[in-house]
Amino acid sequence: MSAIETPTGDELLKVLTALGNPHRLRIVAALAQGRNYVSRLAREIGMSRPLLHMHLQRLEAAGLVVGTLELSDSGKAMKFFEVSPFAYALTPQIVTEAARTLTDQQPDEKAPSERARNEKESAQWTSS
Amino acid sequence: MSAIETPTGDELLKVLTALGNPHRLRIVAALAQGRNYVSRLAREIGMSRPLLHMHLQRLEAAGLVVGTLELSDSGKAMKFFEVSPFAYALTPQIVTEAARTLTDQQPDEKAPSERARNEKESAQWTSS
DNA sequence: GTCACGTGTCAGATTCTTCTTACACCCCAA
DNA sequence: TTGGGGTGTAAGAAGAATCTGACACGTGAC
Repeated sequence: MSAIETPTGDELLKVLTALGNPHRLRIVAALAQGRNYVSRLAREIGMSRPLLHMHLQRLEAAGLVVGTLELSDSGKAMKFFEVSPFAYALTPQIVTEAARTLTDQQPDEKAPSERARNEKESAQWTSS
Repeated sequence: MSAIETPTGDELLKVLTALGNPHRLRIVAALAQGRNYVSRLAREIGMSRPLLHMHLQRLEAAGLVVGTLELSDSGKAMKFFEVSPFAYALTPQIVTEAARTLTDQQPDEKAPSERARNEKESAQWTSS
């Protein structure tokens, strides 16, 4: 078995810092229950909208959630977010692998090839 | 299969913040190659000893490394560190599970029952 | 004694993250 | 035109994390 490619050091680091925050864990958890738009989600989890906006940015930059700006039937622009089906494993080996490709400077943009990979990975991760 | 219990929210959060740092990723990677004592490790990865000390504290608090103070044959007290065989999975489901048990306040000490669990988990994680 | 090498810790500077507040824009309905 | 609800973002305060430099202690070898 095992078809999960080991992530890039920078990629893994971004995921870890993105998930290493109680608010963002809750946000991911909330979005895992179903897509939602920013203002509503902010009300539901009791957080100021600009703050939630910032956290969502971080999560999206790490490839953990995806946002799409949609026009509601009543003409309002609403930004919906949903979790992308990510799957990462954390073991000493994988950390060792990843640390090899760590570029001490922080990358600005994320390669847009990431989502496709996540889709494939998530299949075998239907954990109990 | 699957015997990996879902971690506590606080536990997972501690692991994520501990690993969410380039230096600490490298430290874990270095220790995965073999145990080492603080001063030597500091020289090898080019980091000031007090700083390394701090990072090791964080990693140990998260249960990712274990340190033991040993007396060398020449009488010097040396603190050896090694990685504990941790194994965590990161998926939306697991995050959702964990977020349920998040106690917004940060816990001070870690339950000492953690190591035993890690030992058992790591068996099935011989990845790639 | 002095030096080399190990341990630990503290104070303070610096930098990063987080959070609030306030602003600007858009569209529809009353 | 005013109000409600959506969007985004920027400035600055507050707090947390990071890092350096200096100190203190212990032991064995010269």
